[in-house]
Amino acid sequence: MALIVSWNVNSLRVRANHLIDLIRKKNPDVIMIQEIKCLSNEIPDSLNNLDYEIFVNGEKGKYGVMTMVKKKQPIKVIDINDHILMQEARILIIKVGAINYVNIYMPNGNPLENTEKFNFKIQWMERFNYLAKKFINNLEFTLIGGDFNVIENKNDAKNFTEWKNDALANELTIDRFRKLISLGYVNCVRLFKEPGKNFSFWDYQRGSWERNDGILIDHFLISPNLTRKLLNFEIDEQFRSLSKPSDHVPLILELS
DNA sequence: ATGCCGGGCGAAGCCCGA
Repeated sequence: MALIVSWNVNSLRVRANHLIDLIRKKNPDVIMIQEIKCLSNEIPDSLNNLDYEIFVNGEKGKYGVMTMVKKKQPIKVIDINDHILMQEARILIIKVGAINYVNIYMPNGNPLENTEKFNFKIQWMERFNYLAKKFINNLEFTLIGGDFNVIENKNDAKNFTEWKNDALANELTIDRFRKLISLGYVNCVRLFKEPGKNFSFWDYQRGSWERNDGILIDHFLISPNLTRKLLNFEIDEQFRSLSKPSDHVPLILELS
């Protein structure tokens, strides 16, 4: 059995202790972290001293993804030859055994009036779909985890109408996400959670957490050939009630 | 409420997030 975590921590250095708590509690095999906001040489020592190989696509101060893999497993870093996908530190693909672990932090794209930012988001999603299609075509075992920055439907927000004019719920954003799904990927939350009941992000402002005014924007997608291995999917909401929490909470996936 | 928090950078105020 394998346990996989995905989590946008909103600064790895600030959230290192929370991440270590999660590791001790769950003992995951693979951990995909987004928004680390630092470079590889700035990873806290407390994380380097654990029994994990650490891979980083980092940037000074913003974005950044990190994947931790339990040691003593065959590991390969997959090259991404795409200047749009690699323009900012938002993607990292590690092959562990036969499975591609695709760690992504999709662009936010706001504000919509800033066409450059929103166009970059859409372009990024299109380039990613091209890559994701290749994995499907090659019949590769693929698990995509991360912050997709899309509110796919009205059940993915407590108050969907409040997001109508946001890049996350824009029709182009939703369309590109659905194109990704239509390649054949299974969105794990849809198999395990009742629509409208679970979120993965609550804003720091306006008491969003206390009012449960959340959105579901973090996901685990798996290729069709992995679905028979799918055992469980959880969203660990309790991490949002800790002191100095991330605004996202961890997703936890179990494969046989 | 068109960033009210929170974080990074760098040392004040701007960028970024969703």
